[in-house]
Amino acid sequence: MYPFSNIEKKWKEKWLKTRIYEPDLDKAKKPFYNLMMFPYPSAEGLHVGNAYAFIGSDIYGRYKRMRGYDVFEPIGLDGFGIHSENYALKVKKHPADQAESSKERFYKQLQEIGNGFAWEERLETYTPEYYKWTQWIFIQMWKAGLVERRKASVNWCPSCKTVLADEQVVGGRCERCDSEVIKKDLEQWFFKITNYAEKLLSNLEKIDWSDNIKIAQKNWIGKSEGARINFPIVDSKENIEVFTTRPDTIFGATYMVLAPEHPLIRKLEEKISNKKAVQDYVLKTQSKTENERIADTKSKTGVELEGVKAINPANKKEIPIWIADYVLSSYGTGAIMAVPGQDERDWEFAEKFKLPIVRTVKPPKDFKGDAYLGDGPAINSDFLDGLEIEEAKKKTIQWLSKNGFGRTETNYHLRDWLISRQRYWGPPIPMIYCPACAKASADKNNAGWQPAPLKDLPILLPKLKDFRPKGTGEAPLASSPAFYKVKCPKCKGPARRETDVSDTFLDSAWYFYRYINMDKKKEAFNELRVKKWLPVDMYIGGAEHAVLHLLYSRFLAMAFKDMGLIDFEEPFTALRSHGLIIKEGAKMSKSKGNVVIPDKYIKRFGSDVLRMYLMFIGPFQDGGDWRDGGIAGIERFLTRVWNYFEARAKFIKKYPSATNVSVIKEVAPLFHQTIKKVGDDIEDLKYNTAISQLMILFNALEEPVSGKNNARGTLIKGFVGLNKNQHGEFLKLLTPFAPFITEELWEKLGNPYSIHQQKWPEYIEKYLTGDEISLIIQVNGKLRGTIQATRGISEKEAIEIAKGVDSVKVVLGKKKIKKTVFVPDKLINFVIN
RNA sequence: GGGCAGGUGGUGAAAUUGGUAAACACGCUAGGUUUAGGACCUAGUGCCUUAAUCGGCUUGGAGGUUCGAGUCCUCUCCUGCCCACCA
Repeated sequence: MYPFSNIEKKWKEKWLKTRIYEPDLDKAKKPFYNLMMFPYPSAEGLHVGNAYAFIGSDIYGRYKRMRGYDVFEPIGLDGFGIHSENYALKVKKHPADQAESSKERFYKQLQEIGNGFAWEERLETYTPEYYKWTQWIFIQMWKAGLVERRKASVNWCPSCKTVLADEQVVGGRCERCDSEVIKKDLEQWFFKITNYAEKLLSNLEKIDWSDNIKIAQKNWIGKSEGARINFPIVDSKENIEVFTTRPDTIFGATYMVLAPEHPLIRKLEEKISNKKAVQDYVLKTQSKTENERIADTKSKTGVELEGVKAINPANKKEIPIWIADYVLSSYGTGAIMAVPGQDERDWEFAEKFKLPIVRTVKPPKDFKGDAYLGDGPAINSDFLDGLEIEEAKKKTIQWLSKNGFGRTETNYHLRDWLISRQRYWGPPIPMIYCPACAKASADKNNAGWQPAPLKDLPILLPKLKDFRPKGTGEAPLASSPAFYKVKCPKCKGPARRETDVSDTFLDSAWYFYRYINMDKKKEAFNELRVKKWLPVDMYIGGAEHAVLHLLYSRFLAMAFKDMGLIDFEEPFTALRSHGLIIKEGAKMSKSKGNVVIPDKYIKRFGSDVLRMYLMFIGPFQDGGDWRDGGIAGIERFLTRVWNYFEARAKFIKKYPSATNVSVIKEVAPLFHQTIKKVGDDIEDLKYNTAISQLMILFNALEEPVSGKNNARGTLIKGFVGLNKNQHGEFLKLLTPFAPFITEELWEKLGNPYSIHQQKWPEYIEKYLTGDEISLIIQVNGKLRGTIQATRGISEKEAIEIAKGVDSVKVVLGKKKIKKTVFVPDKLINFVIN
């Protein structure tokens, strides 16, 4: 064990004092924005999962700094939002007070892990200086026409007592508290992210992101191309509009289905003869949670709207209209043409309710299933008969548009971002509602609403005593007249301030613009700074944000670009997701009580050991399994490094003239290979193999002088292998991983402060390979021996030597060699019988 | 049901364009050493067989391509994560 505790304390202080991690934001020559997803400050503090992500990101940043970049690596807290508020509720503290103590704890822990943070630019999203600009952004979005207030069927979490965005409902449950989410019809604020659906999708091809994240976004955006088709209703002016990706199957549409929430149901009320049954069904589905609906997937339910019929425009047949909850009001038009022959769900429904089934695609002879989804020629389809699906689609759409029944349409799974929350701990939405102006307005949506005047920002969040969610659909701020009673900015009449707050994900969708502008009090972000530093060069974070934070940030950037605020569309040039740290095979969770807190490990082993252990577990992008036992290996390694270099430093002091030991042959290639491999591996975030390579090099050079050791922990090591410079180079290669111990040893060797500002070692191509190679000898592809040879040995020579090797001779015997495969400097393979 | 990762020793894991499978560590075994510790040093450690060598087998399973397959192809089984009645 080496005296890590003194060392780490000493350098932490010196780094802060000498500001080596604070680039000049205005004058930096080679800016490199190295960003990591900032944490939600929960009260338990940082756990190893957070530490893992931050350390992995920091290693990359430290490497880039040594590569000559002005690396900016900021940190902050995403402290607004339901997560922090729920915790405050649990411990019965005011969120503002809780935020203060969480902040203290988090920053303290974050200082411990040895990252090169630019502390001077840290930010917390809940400070008025920050959310002033979050509100400002809301208003800019409003002005750009990207904000809408409208009534919709939305996700409601009964436990958090607020609405949630689609992205925050995970498996029908609230992302924060895991309660089952229900649907409610409420008037809410939306950001129109769907305006950018196509760009969000197509830009994915332009950015250097982890594939898993790109694919997740692609699936979430969920583009599907098809047609919108009108089905007229008999004796009515109304139509049923449907969206389908299979217009070619229209001749098989034997009935229609509306979602229970579909507005047509009310419009057709007069004609419906079984009104009571219909009403009952609608009520029943509304009381179901999302999960109950999903659980019922296998048993379809529904009611026919008796007394009304639709007309299939293709064959003019009258077909029944049903309502069923397997059709979702939120996708497409909330209505479908049911084609049981080609859709499994429709098949099931048709079977259950004895509805006619017509196949319109001919299944193969051996097909045994129900609905047939595969390819094949059209049948029972009049003018489409015989056509393959793609052709039939085209022709159908042509026919539909010619006759005024439909057109092509593209649909997206992506919904608008529901941004309002009926909670307390967030930035008040800076909008004002004036009833008088509403009356005068002709708009359907947004009537009477206007933004708060910019000079009033920030709209301060008052420190309410009772901040609990009310559950009435109103936010806690609605019980504070002092807050909501305002004058209309337009007509000066009595008006009401919005009392909902905005979603936490709005706070985090733009924080990286603010880090580089913390000194700018009069603007959210400064044009020149943004030009210099953005987009972010490398962003590292968890994959769980694939469709949340990362999608919202991209959306905001696109909106900013269109507003002329910035000149790029994609905020993160490169993005990598890191893996998850699990504990002995299981996911860490509070309920299992297996959450690993880094503090005690730092105390016992130092943060260099913790850093390296975490990175050594496995590939950074895969995560790994935390086992206490594994730390020992790293602890031993760093202790040996310490002993070796300390002895080395003493030796230099004693024999100053003996410092230029020449490079020993065997180590030279290994040394240069290590420089190459460590650099390449860091670029690829394969920290585990970079570390193992450093161990290999160190093991090779840590040879005792006399060949004998004195049997004690502190061996007098020989200094073979590396010359004076190369000793320092080894420390440089190690320093991104273990910044403290290397800084100390660097100093001990008599080098100038700081190792973190040194140039990364360069390898020399010609030294990468040694002269000696080992040539593999195979017989029929099986290893039968190896020989040492000089690089570049000829085939002829190699064959000769190989044939002479005993173990090869035995196998070859007197058999005839049919063929010889020779791979230069690698292997020779004799093929016999 | 769909998508994405994966499946290699007792454990975490390595393995360029197909070319010595198991690097680097942990653990274990034996020996050494000591100021008896949460230590250190040396040697060994995939499996079977053997006193040891020799030999044989081995990357979830079954086939295939190839001089040669963990790596490529086909089928199949299993695990994890994400999405999910998306028309």
